[in-house]
Amino acid sequence: MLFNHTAEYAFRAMAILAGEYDAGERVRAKELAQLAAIPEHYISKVMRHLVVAGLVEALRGHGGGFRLARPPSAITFMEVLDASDWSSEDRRCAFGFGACNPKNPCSLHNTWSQLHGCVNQWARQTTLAEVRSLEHLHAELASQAAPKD
Amino acid sequence: MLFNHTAEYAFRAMAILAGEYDAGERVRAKELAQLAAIPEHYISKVMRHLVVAGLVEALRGHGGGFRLARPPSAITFMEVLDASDWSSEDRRCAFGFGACNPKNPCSLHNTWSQLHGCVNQWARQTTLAEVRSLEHLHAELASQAAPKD
DNA sequence: CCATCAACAGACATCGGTGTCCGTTGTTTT
DNA sequence: AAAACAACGGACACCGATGTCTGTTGATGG
Repeated sequence: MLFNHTAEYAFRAMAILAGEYDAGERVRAKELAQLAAIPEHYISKVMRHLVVAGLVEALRGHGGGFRLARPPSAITFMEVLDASDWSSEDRRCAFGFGACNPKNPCSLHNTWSQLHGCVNQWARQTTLAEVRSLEHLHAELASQAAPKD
Repeated sequence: MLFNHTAEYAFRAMAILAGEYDAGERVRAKELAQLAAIPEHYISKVMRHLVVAGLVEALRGHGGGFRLARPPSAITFMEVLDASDWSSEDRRCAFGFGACNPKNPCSLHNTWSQLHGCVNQWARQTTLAEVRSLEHLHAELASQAAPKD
């Protein structure tokens, strides 16, 4: 529910790439699949969407791999969703009885709008900069044994 | 995305039943299927879940049909989700890299929590009382155009 | 008691998302 | 130029959610 597997994979892959962005390193598909827990033979399709959408740069051949096309702070979760899956179909009033639009709302339209607005706002405002790489997280936990929260 | 078909059907069916609640009328499956735009032969399964969960009362035989087991204001959307689909699987950190829990959060955990909290709050606070039946809506629109009664 | 109604229950078919496989294309190294 | 590398691209298999069909059970009316 909420997101399908493909979108989830995309988020995880982007999170890894965001962690590597400062180092400027490219990450190969096989490596990325392991780090992000994505089926090794499926990641190809996931990444393709992200590359076509212009969120990720791909380079073939020796030394090739994937890299964010922009700084993490310039990539919103909405863009990742758009790239991977969220078709316009998914944005319609999920409760719509047949034809449902703001001018002729169905009986669930208002309720739906509240939820949809909430999710939309989250997706638009959250960027990959919010993500902390596993490396950073582990390093932090290791260096300071006291949690903050 | 967000919700699957079964959950959507459940919401629509409950919306119809909520509109009929005051009248005390039972609605037959075939009728309900047409009103809520649910495949006629599939509605049986959808309703079964809602009946088992105790949200809907079913009566067989002549004059039978479905009816809300409680007033619309006493049924939250979360209950409908629980009844139809939302397994505990769906509540885990959707971005989780393998084992992910509050004590050992993944790099996407915080971000996920924000969205999850938002959706949870919506589902818990919204009840079927928020729903306006098509009848009421149509009646209102009609009365605005040509008031009578 | 019988006929009718309508929910119940499960077997089966279908479809789309997911996952696998393999050959192709483009890049780098030797 | 050849070989190694790694993303690209499509064909195909798989599986669970969805949808269909048919018979059964329980309730009501005559």
